[in-house]
Amino acid sequence: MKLINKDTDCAVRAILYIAGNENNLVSTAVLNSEFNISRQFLRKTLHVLQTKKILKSVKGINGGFRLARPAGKISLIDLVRIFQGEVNLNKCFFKKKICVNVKTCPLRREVENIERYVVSRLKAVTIEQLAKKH
Amino acid sequence: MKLINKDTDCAVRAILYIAGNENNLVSTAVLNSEFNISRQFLRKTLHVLQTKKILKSVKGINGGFRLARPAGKISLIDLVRIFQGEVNLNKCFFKKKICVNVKTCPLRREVENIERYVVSRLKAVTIEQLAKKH
DNA sequence: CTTATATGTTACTAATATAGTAGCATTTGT
DNA sequence: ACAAATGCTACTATATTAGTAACATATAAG
Ligand code: FES
Ligand code: FES
Repeated sequence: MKLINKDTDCAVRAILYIAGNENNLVSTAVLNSEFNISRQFLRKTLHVLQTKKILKSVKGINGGFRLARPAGKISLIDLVRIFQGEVNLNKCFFKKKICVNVKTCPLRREVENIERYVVSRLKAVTIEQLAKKH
Repeated sequence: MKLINKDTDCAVRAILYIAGNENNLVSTAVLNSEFNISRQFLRKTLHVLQTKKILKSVKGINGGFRLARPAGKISLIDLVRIFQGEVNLNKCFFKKKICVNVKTCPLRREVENIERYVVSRLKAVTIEQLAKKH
């Protein structure tokens, strides 16, 4: 069971690096030399981040990426939602109607409690904070 | 992102039903008529529960399953571990060495906090408690 | 003792999610 | 014109989860 998949993981680390180089554009080539992630994988991830307006990109030679908004305004929950979808730990309750009677499902309340906690924690952590702890 | 997969879900509901019929053996046929889960799927799930000593089985006509231990001694974490493996929300840290430097991984502490909470919650909830709330 | 009915066991297929790659188009500084 | 960067999309591969099938074995009932 994973909370963070590789897309999200890759995104966090790339964004942290970019946040630490505010004055320069950061290219996938640089990130590739920095982390042990293939260039293609980085490109895929960063491209998504750009379409989701987490990053801004500049094309052409000397191009690269920079943050589209302050590091304090990017939280883990944003990235998890982009790459892994909405946090629905209680997915089983609804998807394909596994449970006949959702209302009587005994697991439901418990799982929803856990879900609320996870989301609140992921919301609370921003890139800015992670950068400080780094 | 799911916390509970269908095996676990099926197990919880079956065990709850079995716990509510302490005096009788419960067969997959009965559970199948009770829940909207195929007989084959139930068999697979219950068989695992039997090998893991959560249930005891009796073969032959009029056979079926009963709890192998008190409902208060079966918690959600047991079932999650059986069907979904150990809770390692921070799996990404180690599996196939995604991170080059685990020690400097900024996500690690946050995810581990969340993981501890989830495990403690899953440990706290027993079948006995779920049965009461039912 | 035969039979119906239950689980034991294993192997298999199908569907879905995640991970990873490839290739061409477009932009831009030199 | 060219090199080097992203834009974009389609594709393959792998792992996980979901679901099915078939045969072996045990047991109570007639
Ligand atoms: S629907 Fe999954 S536990 Fe009820
Ligand atoms: S290894 Fe996954 S966040 Fe560092």
